[in-house]
Amino acid sequence: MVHRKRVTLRDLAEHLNINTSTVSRALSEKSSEMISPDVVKRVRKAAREMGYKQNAAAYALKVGSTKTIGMIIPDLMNPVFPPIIRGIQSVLDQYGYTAFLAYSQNNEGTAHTEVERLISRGVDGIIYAAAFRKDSVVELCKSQGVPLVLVNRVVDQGDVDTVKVDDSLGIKMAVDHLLELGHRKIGFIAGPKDISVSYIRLRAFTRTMAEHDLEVEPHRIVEAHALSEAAGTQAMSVFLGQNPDATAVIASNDLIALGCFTALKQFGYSCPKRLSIVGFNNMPYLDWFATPLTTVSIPHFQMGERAAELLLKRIKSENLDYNEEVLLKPKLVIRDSTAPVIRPKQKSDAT
Amino acid sequence: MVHRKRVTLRDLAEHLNINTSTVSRALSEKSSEMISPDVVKRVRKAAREMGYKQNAAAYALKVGSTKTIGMIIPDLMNPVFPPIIRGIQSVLDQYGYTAFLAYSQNNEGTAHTEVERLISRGVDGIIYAAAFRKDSVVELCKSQGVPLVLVNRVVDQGDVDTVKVDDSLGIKMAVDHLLELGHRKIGFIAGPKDISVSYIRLRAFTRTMAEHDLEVEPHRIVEAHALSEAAGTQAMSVFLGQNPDATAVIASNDLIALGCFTALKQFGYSCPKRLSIVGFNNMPYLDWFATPLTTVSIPHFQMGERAAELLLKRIKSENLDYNEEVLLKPKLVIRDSTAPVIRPKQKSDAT
DNA sequence: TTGAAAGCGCTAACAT
DNA sequence: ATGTTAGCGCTTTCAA
Repeated sequence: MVHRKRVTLRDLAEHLNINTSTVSRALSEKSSEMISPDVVKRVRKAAREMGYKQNAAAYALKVGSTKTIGMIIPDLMNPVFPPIIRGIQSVLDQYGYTAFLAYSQNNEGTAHTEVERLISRGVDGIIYAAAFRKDSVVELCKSQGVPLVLVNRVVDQGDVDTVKVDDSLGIKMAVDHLLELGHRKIGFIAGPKDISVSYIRLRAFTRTMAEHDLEVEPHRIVEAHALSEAAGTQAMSVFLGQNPDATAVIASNDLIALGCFTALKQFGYSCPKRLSIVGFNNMPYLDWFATPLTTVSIPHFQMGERAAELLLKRIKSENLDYNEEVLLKPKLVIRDSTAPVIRPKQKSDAT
Repeated sequence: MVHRKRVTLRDLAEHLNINTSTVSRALSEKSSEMISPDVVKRVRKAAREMGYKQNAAAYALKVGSTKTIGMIIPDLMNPVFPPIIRGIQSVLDQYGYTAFLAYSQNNEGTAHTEVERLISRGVDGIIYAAAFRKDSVVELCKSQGVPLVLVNRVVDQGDVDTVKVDDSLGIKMAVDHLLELGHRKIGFIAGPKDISVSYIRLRAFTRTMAEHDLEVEPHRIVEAHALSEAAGTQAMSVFLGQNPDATAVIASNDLIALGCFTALKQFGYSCPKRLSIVGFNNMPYLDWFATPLTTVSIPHFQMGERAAELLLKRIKSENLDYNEEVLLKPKLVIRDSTAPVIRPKQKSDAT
């Protein structure tokens, strides 16, 4: 009993001996009011029985809205993104919207291509979580008149809606925590500085240190070539080579922090005994780790929700003059990868 | 410079003083052959310059194919699914297909609703990873003539394309491993038995044990109410209460295995000293855990790839008579949660 | 090689 | 309250 053909409005209309427009109106929540209750009932019954499903393509072509949005993230494998996606979808669902998922692979060109595909698909808007500090996607969306919301990462230009976490505050919390534990020789394993979060976090690090009259010498900072575990290992090896005296490092994100552990092990050092490590993001399952990572927790799910809300708002009324920036607060989660500094016995402070 | 209106074929046609059909043909890879090279070049140039993007809705309405498929998984937060999704998308991308992502929440009703939404969206096919042993989604797709491929989980009916891992073999590997380590009093923390994988894995357990002339008494098996950490903890507590003598358990998946650890800790027992634990799935980051979990590894990414290939094949030629079942091989990954059984000193074997 | 025209399924003026 | 009709943007048959 395989229907090869989908049931259309006309099928229903012919079946009921009424006009397609009547059927259309009877089925629509809004305009069913202008149809006699009896007809509405009969139409809906027939629709159910015959298995009618609205043809989204026809609707989109007619009305101009696909009730569809696009999400672009760097990589699904990064555990940060699943909860963000869920957050987005949880509000989308409430409004009958559906989302396409695309990946930038942390590559601006790829992102650009994906946006073009999404636009061709007719998405009503785009949520983008992969902006470089300068990013052509913003231009593209603007020129095509497609509403855009940035989530988690931002661009240098100011005129775009954004939902992000207060990275600077997060880093400040991490630094303060380490300082309280007595650390002074603190390093920073940064992410690529063309990625906005990397840049912001690094700047927050030096600034916070400066506020405590602690100057950060250049060799205390090493830049990983990606926000990944492997890149973290590599960068941390370099760091340890040039910082035998460091007692703590802050990593630009958890994945890099994991890489730091690996490098530490290769050097035969232990954490937190020899060196404390702080991450960023609070990825899932950290509590289970051999050395549970102290990290800055950010409200992923909520970020997704807010981004979706913002986008939907923008889609409804596109001629809002001002852009919004939603700033969410991070939290420090203290686990076992940070400990009080162990001072070498009675070593003079003055060199 | 905000275009509120998208550039259409007609815009191009008018701009170039030719017919829309010529433009359409010039733009299409297939039919551009019948157009003079010169015109093709001019059309494509204009398209690029004016920012023309095909209207997917119009195309879909005309041609009947949206070049779109739907994926339905239980939950994005379960770390098993991201790699499967990536696998699917990696082959979809090559054929210009895009995927919608929907969730069943392990609830058949939800899955059913989502499938209806996807069908309304006009998807050319569906990949479904959430089948209960009996599942109305299969019927629904069949009745609507929508190609369907099941991934990872299966239904009792046989007439549907499926990509799955050889769960029975995986469990057999786990059992054999424990037997080699000297374990005999082995328990099984099953998942809900209306979920296909749970059922299959449990059956494989008792069968493998039987092959070794080991009878599994009923109290050795406890069923968790979900394939989740919390459910695992609960089930394992029950198990430990009624099996003080057990030396090993196999969990229906890794999440349940994690729950087992928690329960074990609550009882003041240690793993693997007092009790060995084996999981299933090899979720990410297990190597980092305090007690790295021995588990059955399955090729998630590859499963996704194969599922997508199968679906695309089915979409191309829907009247294939026979269904395919792709069976992938699992691998046992031995880590630290399993160890040789410690026999109580010189206790007589005979009771 | 190109043009003309129909029509995919739907909604929304505009009639009645 | 319901019917008529046009048209969204595209592909494709048929004609030239």
